[in-house]
Amino acid sequence: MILSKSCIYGIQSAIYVAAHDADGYVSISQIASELQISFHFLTKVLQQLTQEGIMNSYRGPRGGVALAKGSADVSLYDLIAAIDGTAIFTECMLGLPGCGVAEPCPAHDHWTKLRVELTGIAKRLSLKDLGDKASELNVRLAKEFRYATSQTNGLK
Amino acid sequence: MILSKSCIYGIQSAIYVAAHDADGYVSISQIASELQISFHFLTKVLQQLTQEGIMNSYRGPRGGVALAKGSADVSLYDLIAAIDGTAIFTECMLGLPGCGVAEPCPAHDHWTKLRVELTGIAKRLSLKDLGDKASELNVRLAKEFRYATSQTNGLK
DNA sequence: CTAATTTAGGACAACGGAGTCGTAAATCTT
DNA sequence: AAGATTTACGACTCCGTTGTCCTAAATTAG
Repeated sequence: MILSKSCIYGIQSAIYVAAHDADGYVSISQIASELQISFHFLTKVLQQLTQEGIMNSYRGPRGGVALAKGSADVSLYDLIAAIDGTAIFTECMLGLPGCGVAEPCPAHDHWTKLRVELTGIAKRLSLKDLGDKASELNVRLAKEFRYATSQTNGLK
Repeated sequence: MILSKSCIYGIQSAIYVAAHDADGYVSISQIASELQISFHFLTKVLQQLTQEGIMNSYRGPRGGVALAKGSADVSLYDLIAAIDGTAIFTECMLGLPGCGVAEPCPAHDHWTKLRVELTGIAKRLSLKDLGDKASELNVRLAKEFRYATSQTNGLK
């Protein structure tokens, strides 16, 4: 898996919040139920995003989380870096520790090129861009899939 | 981590075997000690490669593993597919289950493009290509690194 | 002030990947 | 045939990620 589940949850939540925090904070329980994510687990993921300054949180009634900046100023890179770290943007594919410009590993050149592309894409893609493309349909599809699999799993 | 440790071990071993199996089988213990990998663990990784038809194995004195085909006929893709599976070549980055051409996820287009590139590179890169670039230096660097970290870890 | 709401955060279980160890099976050497 | 060598493979431990549950702290509403 390229991104951890925590990271995927964080990204999905950020997209959701960007679309729903116009009039205040969005409660984590709402995000969790809408995106079918464990509430307590999501709490910790979003804590990371608030600690990294990407979101603000507020306790108490009508509390929740909200973006700390405008959705155009948060990149996919920021989200990934905040939760999974920057390893996927910097690490050698084959995990060879000495791999670098001076002593490239066998796949170094190819992988480096892809990593640079990936980094560029992640830095250019803002939450706004993601949100523009993220329709409610995706959420619905995700729900249906999870429902379908939980059904089949339940039958085993 | 893009590739699992098992996968990295498998790739490194395959490169090593390609360079050393000219006159028969290469023992797993030799590979393990040369590449600083746990012998018993490597045994299981290479078992996967033999079960997938990438390597042949032979028990008994002078036994070991050898490539089943010429090094030019084994691609990086084959090795990754045999150990980690093809998920990284096919899966949606954000893990959205419904993501596809019909209902692309927000990062779909960008990630698909990268995945296609990655797949092409992995399929074109043969073990021979990797071996040509993989100098003994890389092995040495890896060893030195592991030695250095085991030292520092030991001091904690 | 009290009760309700909501995030913060600790404790712990479940799970899978990584790594260790012991034994079985195959094969060669003598 | 006996013993040594080497892969095959099952059982187990270790550890990080995922997920659950409970309590504390902040804040609002009445």
